[in-house]
Amino acid sequence: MTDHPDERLSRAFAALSDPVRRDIVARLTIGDATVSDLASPYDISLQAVSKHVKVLADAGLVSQRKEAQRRPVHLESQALAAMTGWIERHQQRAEQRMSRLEEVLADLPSSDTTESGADR
Amino acid sequence: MTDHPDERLSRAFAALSDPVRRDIVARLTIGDATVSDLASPYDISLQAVSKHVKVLADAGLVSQRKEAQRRPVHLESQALAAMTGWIERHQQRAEQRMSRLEEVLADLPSSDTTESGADR
DNA sequence: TCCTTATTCAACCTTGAGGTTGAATACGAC
DNA sequence: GTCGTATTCAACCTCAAGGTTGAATAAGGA
Repeated sequence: MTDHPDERLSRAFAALSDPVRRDIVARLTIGDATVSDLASPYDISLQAVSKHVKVLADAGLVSQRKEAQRRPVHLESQALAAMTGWIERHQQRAEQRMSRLEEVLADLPSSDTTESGADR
Repeated sequence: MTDHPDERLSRAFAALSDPVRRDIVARLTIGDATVSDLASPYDISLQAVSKHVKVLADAGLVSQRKEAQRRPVHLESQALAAMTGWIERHQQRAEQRMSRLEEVLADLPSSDTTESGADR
């Protein structure tokens, strides 16, 4: 499924943008669960939940092994790590920049402190 | 805009599920930028980029101040923190559980190690 | 005042996401 | 083999997402 790294990230974020899927992920932190297990709390059809699981699987966030007719779903926590990786890299960059900026501003002879398209 | 915390998270994840918007976020870690600045690298229309910025803003990931006719966009890095917060909480939970499980398995008289809907 | 620049609003098109229902499939139990 | 259980496949519906173009708005500059 075209595991272009960028697309994988896109799918991972998209996967967690749905509250039901976030809920499923939360549920899976307690332990593996079958599709029917996962479906029971919701008012939606089993097929809908099956689709949700597929979305999570395509994003690499969960895996499914087969066990008789059941397909227990397992949370792949290292995929979550990849997401925090991306976010934290950028967050850090932004914050480093801000602190550098504050340093500079502190040394300034207090004129007008408007900063915008100043760079570029 | 109904700042229900769950919806906010949903919007934040949805926002970062688009590669163009992730790109914009990356660009903003370097410094604030106007909509036209942000649009220049892309082949899509200015209006499309304006929409992307709006999506990011509705998710709380960026803010826009007004400055003459310009609307410089600023990255709100603490919103990124909220996302990592959610992910890391669940990641941690899953990993703690796994390590507890390994402990238990280590103490076991090595029978079949199939684990599934065992809980519940 | 009139023009130019920067951005947004509005209407529209196309595609994909999330839901439904009704088969099809896969496997264990009898 | 046949039945029941667990899950997926397929076709379909509806609505929102991301894109387009063409006006409208806002504010500085001549």
